[in-house]
Amino acid sequence: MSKCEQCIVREFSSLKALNKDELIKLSECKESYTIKKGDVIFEEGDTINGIYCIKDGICKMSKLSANGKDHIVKLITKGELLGQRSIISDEPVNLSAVALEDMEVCFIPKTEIMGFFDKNNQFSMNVMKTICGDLKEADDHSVTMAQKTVKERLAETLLYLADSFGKNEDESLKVQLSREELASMIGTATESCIRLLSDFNKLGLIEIAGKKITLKEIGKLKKMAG
Amino acid sequence: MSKCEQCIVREFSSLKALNKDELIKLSECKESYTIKKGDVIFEEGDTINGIYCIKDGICKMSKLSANGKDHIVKLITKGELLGQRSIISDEPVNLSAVALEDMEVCFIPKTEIMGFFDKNNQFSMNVMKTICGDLKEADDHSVTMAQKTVKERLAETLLYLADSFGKNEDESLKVQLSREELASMIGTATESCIRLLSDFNKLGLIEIAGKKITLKEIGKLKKMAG
DNA sequence: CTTAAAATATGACATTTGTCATAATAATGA
DNA sequence: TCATTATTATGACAAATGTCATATTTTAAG
Repeated sequence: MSKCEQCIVREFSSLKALNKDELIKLSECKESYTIKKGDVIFEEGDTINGIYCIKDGICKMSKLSANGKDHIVKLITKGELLGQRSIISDEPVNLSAVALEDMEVCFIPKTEIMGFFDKNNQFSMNVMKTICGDLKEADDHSVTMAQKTVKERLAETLLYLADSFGKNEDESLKVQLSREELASMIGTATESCIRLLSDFNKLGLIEIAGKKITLKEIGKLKKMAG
Repeated sequence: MSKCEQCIVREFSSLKALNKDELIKLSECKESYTIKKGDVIFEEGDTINGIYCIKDGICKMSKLSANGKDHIVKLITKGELLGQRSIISDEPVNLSAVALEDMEVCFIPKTEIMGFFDKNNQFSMNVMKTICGDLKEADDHSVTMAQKTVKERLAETLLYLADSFGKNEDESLKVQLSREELASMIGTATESCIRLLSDFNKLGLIEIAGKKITLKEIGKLKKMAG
């Protein structure tokens, strides 16, 4: 059983407010998991009994829309917590979480989290701030979806992927999404997404090599994203 | 100075967790305002030093998108609190609030709110739940914007207006939005919105009399909303 | 009441985006 | 390796949506 004290998640998440005793208790009750690429962590509508700490890897958070298509609402990566909203609202999760690459996660039971809320005000405050940040992002995201064209949304999304998840040694984007997944992030048909990527490529804004995408003209992409 | 104890906002908001002493203190430090239709409560980017309790009226929460158009993210009405996110995140507000009709609001200073967070766990928990609810709604909203057609979004929005803000004696929607405002809620051009309303009218789904809109076929509208 | 301004409505057309078909390429497993 | 399947790519066309022009109606101001 690994200790929570040096865990990367603690450093970057609301859990940084926990004191030594709380961390020891946490180490004892948490469970570590390895999740393979493509595995489902939980699905929209599931009742979860705790939260997941992402130690490593990236997963997509998606929601089935009325027309049967999956829409990727956001991506979550190491250092973040999963399932907080569901636990606090005492409701099933409203998004599905699926691993985009192999992941290391820990599961913390709900009872433990609720105990922290009761006894550690700073922890509560941290969680609140995190969720407020998520809310702001979500509102901004709505506006983007409602007002921008598909082309603008694609440019914006590529920049987001580079900013938030970084690049490989060869400068290509670290997160590798299928064209279908990328389309489902920007809310368009897969074919439209492919066509626009191809256009961007011809314009020299990006470089495509199979699933590898490299951003070549950040400035122009930013201008294009509006 | 009116008492907070019997106020409608207390009944429906996070403030219901406050005890008698806290309410008395609140009554003493809050300020009441009347806001006229069209008045700005605060604007995107403003720093606010407290939260607003909506005692009566409706306001729109909007955000300027990159193309210069205003996008209405949501509507807020009596019983709700305004500005919580900004206060908790300790950031400027990210949405503008403008009255759609005459309003009665109270302003509670930030220091007071922060005190409640420190001393009243139930209050913190209530606020957290509210924000979690907002977050879920915002995520759902993104999916709607990204995946649904303008027609579906219009139908959905009309139903939302009826559900959330009710009807007048003559069955018409209580919230009266201009076509431009309605368009900016569903994320489309004003002309497109007008055309679709006109189509819905011809199909007998709704009835239009100037700004008054009456939903005639709820079932069909629901089917249309997807 | 009259007039100017704003809001609503509609037509014509351009542009964007989606859909279906099909081809080319890459990934996978026997 | 080869065959099978999934993914990516592209063309052709249809449908949805935006834009601009202009008419009509409503609202507000004098």
